[in-house]
Amino acid sequence: MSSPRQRRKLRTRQAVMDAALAMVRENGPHGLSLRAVAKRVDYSPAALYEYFGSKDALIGALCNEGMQRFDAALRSVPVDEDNPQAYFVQIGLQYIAFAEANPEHFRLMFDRIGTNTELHLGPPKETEQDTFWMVMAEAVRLNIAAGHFKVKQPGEEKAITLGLWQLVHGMAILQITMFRATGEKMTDLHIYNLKTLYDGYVAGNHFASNPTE
Amino acid sequence: MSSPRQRRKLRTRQAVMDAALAMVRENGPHGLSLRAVAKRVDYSPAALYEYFGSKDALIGALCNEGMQRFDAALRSVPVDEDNPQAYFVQIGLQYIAFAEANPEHFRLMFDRIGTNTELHLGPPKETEQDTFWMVMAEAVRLNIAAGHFKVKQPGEEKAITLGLWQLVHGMAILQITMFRATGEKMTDLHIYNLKTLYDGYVAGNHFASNPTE
DNA sequence: GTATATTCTAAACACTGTTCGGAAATTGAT
DNA sequence: ATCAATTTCCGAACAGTGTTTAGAATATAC
Repeated sequence: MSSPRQRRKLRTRQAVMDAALAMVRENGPHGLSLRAVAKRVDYSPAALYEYFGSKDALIGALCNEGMQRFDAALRSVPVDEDNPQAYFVQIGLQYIAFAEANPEHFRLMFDRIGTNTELHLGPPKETEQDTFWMVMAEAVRLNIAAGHFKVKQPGEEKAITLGLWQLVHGMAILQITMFRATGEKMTDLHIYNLKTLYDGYVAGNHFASNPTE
Repeated sequence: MSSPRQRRKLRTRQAVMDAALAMVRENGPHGLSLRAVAKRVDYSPAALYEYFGSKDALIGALCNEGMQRFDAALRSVPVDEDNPQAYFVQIGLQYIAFAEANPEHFRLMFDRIGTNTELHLGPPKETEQDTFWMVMAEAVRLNIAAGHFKVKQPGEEKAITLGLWQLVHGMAILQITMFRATGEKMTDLHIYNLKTLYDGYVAGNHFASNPTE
């Protein structure tokens, strides 16, 4: 199996996805029209249904594509076992950089507009390797192993990873939705707040302490 | 001016907005149909154009409504000048609580799907009082005044406020998009990470320092 | 009571995603 | 090379969308 026919199918399938993504980039997620995509790749609207069962399925495919590239982007930053603090920061910066470089993919992935397809992303699936979550968890684990983070309870490692995720995700989203027009250089600020959160983990108070003090 | 006619107009206008919001809550942002909204309030589709210039304008009105309630929600937490740390955390929790309680409003406000109307939100407008940003800035300022945060450079106050915003926004968004199904209690984790970031600011290194160390 | 401004409707227009019947085109086997 | 079977594609149609327009109904003001 897997020959001339299937290769052509896979290629035009990719062409459809590329056209769709370009259309999202130009006209926003709202302006993604199957008919326009069809015209772009010289097909009849009905022909697309040979490659994607529905518009939502097409969007879902774009989400998965974005997710793969996202995971790869995070995996691409070299693990620096000798400097876990720098690795911690670099992972965060890479998260934000991907969002800035691929805002359409990023928003489709996390917004889930119109897609009811069961996206399997997020932290729960700890069995899956090489996901962006595992990369962040590794960054945390390195700092624990190096003695920089002193965890006292079993759940704390996951809590720290979650905190890192929440901060960089907020940075990424605000970056592409609010600060895109303003050409301000935000990287220094991101580094500042990433390091600050890092220092908080180094201090290491507060886990499972009483709320108001 | 401002009497029987205008009051009726304002009231049905609100009815339209309520119906629209309910429809977003039930069918998602994608499932907001003007015709369905019209049917819901016993009007013809064309009649809605007497109250909103377009669908985007209706969504924009919902955004503004959400923004007002959001600002009010943050302003409603009593400022605790004697315990700026608790205030810092409470503001963050309130931010998340609003997002969880009003996910439709929250997502419309920050997602901007389909709305090209110039939403005036975000931090830049520091002239405007009583916005959610000013509330967060006040929480930071109190900690500076109390001597908990030791700022060394003028821009640092804004950087801290931004960091708080990024963290709680990430928490809020991930909460309503990822952890809604899972009925896990996340509040303790939110408190933990908020306090951790807080400690980082107390430590107060890193501002305008060289990136990798 | 009549003129005026406001509010509402029905009908139409140009779109959208999707389905269906059938026509091309490609494949595999004789 | 011929023929049957599968895969691929298209035109047409259906139900739905936001929006516009002409005109009817209604409420206001004099």
